[in-house]
Amino acid sequence: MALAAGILGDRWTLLILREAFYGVCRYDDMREDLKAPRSTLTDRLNSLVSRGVLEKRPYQETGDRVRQAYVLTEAGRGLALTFLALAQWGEAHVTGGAAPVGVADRETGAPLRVALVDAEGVPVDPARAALRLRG
Amino acid sequence: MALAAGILGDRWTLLILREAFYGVCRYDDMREDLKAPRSTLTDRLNSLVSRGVLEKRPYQETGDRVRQAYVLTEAGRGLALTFLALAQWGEAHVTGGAAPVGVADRETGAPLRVALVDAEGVPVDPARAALRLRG
DNA sequence: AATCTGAGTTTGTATTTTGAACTCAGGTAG
DNA sequence: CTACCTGAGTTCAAAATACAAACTCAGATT
Repeated sequence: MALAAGILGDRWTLLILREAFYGVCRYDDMREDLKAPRSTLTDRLNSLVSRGVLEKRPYQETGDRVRQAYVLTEAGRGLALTFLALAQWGEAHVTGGAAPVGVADRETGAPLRVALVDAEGVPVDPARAALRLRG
Repeated sequence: MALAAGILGDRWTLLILREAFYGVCRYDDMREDLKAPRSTLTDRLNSLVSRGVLEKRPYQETGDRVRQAYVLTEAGRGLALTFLALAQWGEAHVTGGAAPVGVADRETGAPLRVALVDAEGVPVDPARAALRLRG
């Protein structure tokens, strides 16, 4: 987990990934949303690409030259649960008057939440969880 | 969620909280585990306390003076799901040869995992999730 | 030929981080 | 009483990072 912390433990990185989850994938769009300095944004994007969380994908809008889009890789999409859990926590405990967001099924609109479950999918109280070495 | 990112978006903060979840609560123990510089550790601990994620609690070992322990508050314990999701991701996608850890029920030892569930607790594919404004 | 745009790079300054040394309070040994 | 030890910090100068603003570059538009 220290490795994961090394990847995500950065102010901008978390925000960049949030953008990516929202579907923003262009440099200048991110820069405008986040108001991040260009050099820092470039640096963080490169580092996420080199870590395999984002990938650069060429795209072309008609009548324009080829550009690069930054999109989540399979590994990057795997962070969705972590982000949803974080968003859920933020909403429950930070409540800085920010827009209250919730997680919902994108098709049915049914409310969803992140939970700890056992092998059969039955929810379990998080207080019961412990990290275990496996072997 | 930007607020949450502001709290957690820091290399040391994530590691400090991991220590807290492991039950380490003394300044010098954290310092030794993390090899963090003293001034940085002091700064991050204070900031976590002021944000209500940790609290300072006085404790006394017999034949010694009173000292402060840093323990998770209710809000801090609420981050458990986020951390478990992150650990699960790290194990699945970072796999840097680090110790493979899993989440298990601390009493029964049964393996657990973090999952997205609907209102009835039925697991749902994370790809179906979308952040929604509520109101 | 001049201008615009997205996506960077460069650069010089401001802010943070770091490690090493110092402090302080209370406990223990001689 | 004096000297020394320990946990938990402060202080401080040096090194690393982040920042804003200006510059670059390639292809599209006027």
